[in-house]
Parts: sequence; C-alpha cells; structure tokens
Amino acid sequence: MTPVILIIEDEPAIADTIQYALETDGFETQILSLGRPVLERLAENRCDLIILDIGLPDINGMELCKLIRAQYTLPIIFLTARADEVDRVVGLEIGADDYVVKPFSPRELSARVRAVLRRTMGPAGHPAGASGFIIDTARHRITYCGRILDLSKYEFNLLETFIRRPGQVFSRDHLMALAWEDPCCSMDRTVDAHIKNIRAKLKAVSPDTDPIITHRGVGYSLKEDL
Amino acid sequence: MTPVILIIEDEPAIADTIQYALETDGFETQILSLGRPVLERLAENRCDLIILDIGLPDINGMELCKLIRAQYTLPIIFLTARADEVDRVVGLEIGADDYVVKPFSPRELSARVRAVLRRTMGPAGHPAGASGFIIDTARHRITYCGRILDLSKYEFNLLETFIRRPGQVFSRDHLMALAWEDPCCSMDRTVDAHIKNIRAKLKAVSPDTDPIITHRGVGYSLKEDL
DNA sequence: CTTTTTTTTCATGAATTTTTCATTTTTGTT
DNA sequence: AACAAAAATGAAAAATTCATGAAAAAAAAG
Repeated sequence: MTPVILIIEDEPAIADTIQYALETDGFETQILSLGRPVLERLAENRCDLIILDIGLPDINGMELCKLIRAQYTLPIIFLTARADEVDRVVGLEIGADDYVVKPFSPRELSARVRAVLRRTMGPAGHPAGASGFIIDTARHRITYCGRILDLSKYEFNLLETFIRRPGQVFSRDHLMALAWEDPCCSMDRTVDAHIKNIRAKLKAVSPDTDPIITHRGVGYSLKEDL
Repeated sequence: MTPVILIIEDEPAIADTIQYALETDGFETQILSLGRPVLERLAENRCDLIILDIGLPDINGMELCKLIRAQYTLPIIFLTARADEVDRVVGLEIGADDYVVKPFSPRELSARVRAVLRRTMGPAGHPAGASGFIIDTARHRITYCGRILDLSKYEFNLLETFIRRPGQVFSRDHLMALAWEDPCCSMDRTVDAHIKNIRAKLKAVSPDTDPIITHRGVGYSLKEDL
C-alpha cells in the first residue's frame, strides 16, 4: 500500500514542488493550503505522514501540531522559514519527527520522509521503487540502476511483487499465488527457474550485487536498501 | 532504563560537546574515536542509538553504517561536514534515521536524538518482546537483544513457538508437532540438537544468559520477563 | 504453419540443513 | 558418594534444498 503524504502549505509553488518530488519517488500526495481543515481531512481518509508549514495564514503550525497529536500518532515533519535554533528545538520538542528549514532541497525532503516512514511503518513504508528499482506502472516497465529491464510476463510479475515489499520473504507458493493469475498448482521449481532468469538480467546491469536473497527452506526476498 | 548513546567522532572537541549536551539531557553516552572498533563495542554492551561521523579517519561512515545495519536494527544519526544535497539524500537513503550537518547546535542534536528514540523505543524503554526477542514475521527474522539472528528453518520455527508463548513448557513431541509441517514421527533427540544450535547462536549474542530452560523429563520453555 | 519466445520440467552436483548416534556431562535420587 | 536416568555435546551420516544448464512443452508472433 503506497504511503499517503499530506502537504499543508499555503504557497502553491512550494506545495507543487514538494508534491512533484514525492510523487516521483512513488508516494501518493494531497495538498491542503489551510490548517483548519486538516482534522476533518484526517478523520475522512488515510494519511501516513504530514508535512506541515508553520507559517500558515489561518492557524499557528505549532498549535495545529498539538491538535493533531492530541488525536493521532502519525509522524509530522515541520517546514519553516525560521532557522532559529530555539524554534527548531521547540519544534522537535513539541513532537515533530523532523524539522526542515526553507529553502530546502525537494529531494532531501523526500529522503527524510522515507527515513521517518521507515521507522513508523516498517517495510510497508517503502513506496514502490526501492533497492534501485523503479516501477513505471503505466508503461509496464521496471528500471534497475537507471537501466530499463527487458522482462517476460512472469519475470515482471515476480519482480514487481518483490519490489512492492522489499525485505519481505515470500514462499514459492505465495509467489505463485501473487504473480500467477490462475492458481497454477504445479510447482516443480518453476519459481526457481524464473528467479534464475531475473538474476541473470540484473547481473547484466550490476555484476557484483545480487539483490535477491534466498532463504533456504523458506523462500526468497529482495534486499532492502542498507 | 536510561538510553545509551554511542558517539563515533574523531574530533575530541566535537565529541565532548555532544557528550555534554546528551548527558545534560539525561542520556548515558560513550565516545569512540575510530569506526572499526564499533562492532566489537556493540557486541559487548548495550547501545540504543549511534551518532556517526561520516568523515572518520579509518573507515567510511556509509560503509560502517551498512556493516552495523547488517547485524543490528538500532537507529543511526549521521553527523557530517558535507552539506551536499547528494550526500544527505544518500545518507538517509542508506538507512540513517537522521542526518545532521556541521556546524550544528548540540541542543538540536539532543532533541533529534529524543525524536528518533521516541519512535524507536516508544514512550519509554525497549520495544523488546519476551526476553529480548522480537519477531519480524514479514522479514522472517528474529532479533535478540537488538541483534539479528541467522537461523535455519527449524531453528526459526522452534524459537518462534517459544517466543509466542513465553514461560510455557513444551514437550519434544509437542514442539515437533508445532514446528514441523508434516508430523515427522522420528524423534531421536532431534529437538535437542536444534535447541543446542539455537543456544549456541543466542550465546554468541549474550554469553552469560541462557533464556531456554530445560525441564528434566518434560521438555523446554523460554524464560519469562520479570 | 513455421519460427521464435516464453514457460515449465527435469537431472545433476554442490552446499547446507537435518537427523542420527556415540560419548560425555549434568541432574536427581538413593 | 554412588548410581541411573536424562540431557548436552560433537561429529558423522543422511536428507534437503538450491543453482545451473538444458531439454520439452506451451504460447505467441510472424
């Protein structure tokens, strides 16, 4: 399940920049330009992390943070123009998980979002596209270390299920169930054969690393970014 | 239990500043001026968080981070003079929980330590389950005293059944039934052999305690927390 | 219908895990 | 203290499990 990030920021230019960076990295995003409607929004839909501008026109960011924290435990990253040490400490003290000062790099912000979510949601916090993989769902393509992979149908399905949950160990049965449409019951090392082919293609891109881990007697998993 | 913070920093002035700030805020601290001895140190004593300078004289911080993360799940905060955006992104990508650029405010660093620990350890204390064990079902992984165990299939199954019911005494037959898929009727000290292997691996992590209790003539159980 | 690609199956050898077994150590009881 | 039963231990044997290469079988493309 792709993490949903709520961006609370009144300057459209900044909000858009953040949104673009996060979506490029595989997150789902939503923008709110005012602080007051946030609680309603949280009550209605799922949200995994909030990026909160402190200088909102309608309500003080610190106050809003307190209000949110009174009801929710979800992580909050403060965004602000105030670089004062005191502000930063107070911000973190008050319960923020991170504190980013403007002007900031969108890529760094996205990386910080991922760092916080890694702790909060565990393996589920990864957006599609970890371990050097990026899934382009629309084009049905997978990129590995910047290189487009030429994959057959089941190779794609298999690799996709791995990428969507990096680190999770899948049994062969489980993989069959996830990557094959009909419950193809026969399983005489079929998965193994495909894994072998995938590995060969990944090796062609990056010869010294094998991101697929074999768990003897259990199944396979994809290496998480370390 | 006071959290223990390991500071890995080669400049004494900076290390002392950090130490002072953290101890003022109630943390226990320890300073290491080199990177290589870190793994030994981790094997010996408890540590809840690492502050890691990237520019160490003996080993690259990123490499060290990977080495630590291969065995431990504890949070790491990077400390560095490099303000480059690329470095920051890579640092967070690689598994750091936060990334602080020099020069920095000691009070802010301490606040960030608290923010990370709040997520990692909960409001107070360790996240550990029974007797220091944590089961990560998705990753098919068991952590013992913060250390990732390398277990074979049946070692994993066996230890898992113990952890799920701490204190309960299981007969060998019962363990066979629970941890083996087919009712493997053979029972010639098979369980004993696996228990032996598990104990050896636990001993490698914590030499002075054996959390597995033998009940003569009956079976085995896992020590409960007090 | 033929050719090509993909998927599945199979056999082999190597590596690891599991099991067995003989021996030593521990434990509880007389 | 001595004894017997049970468990720990170390090492060898047996059994799995997996990677690999290659050959069928099936599906897709031309």
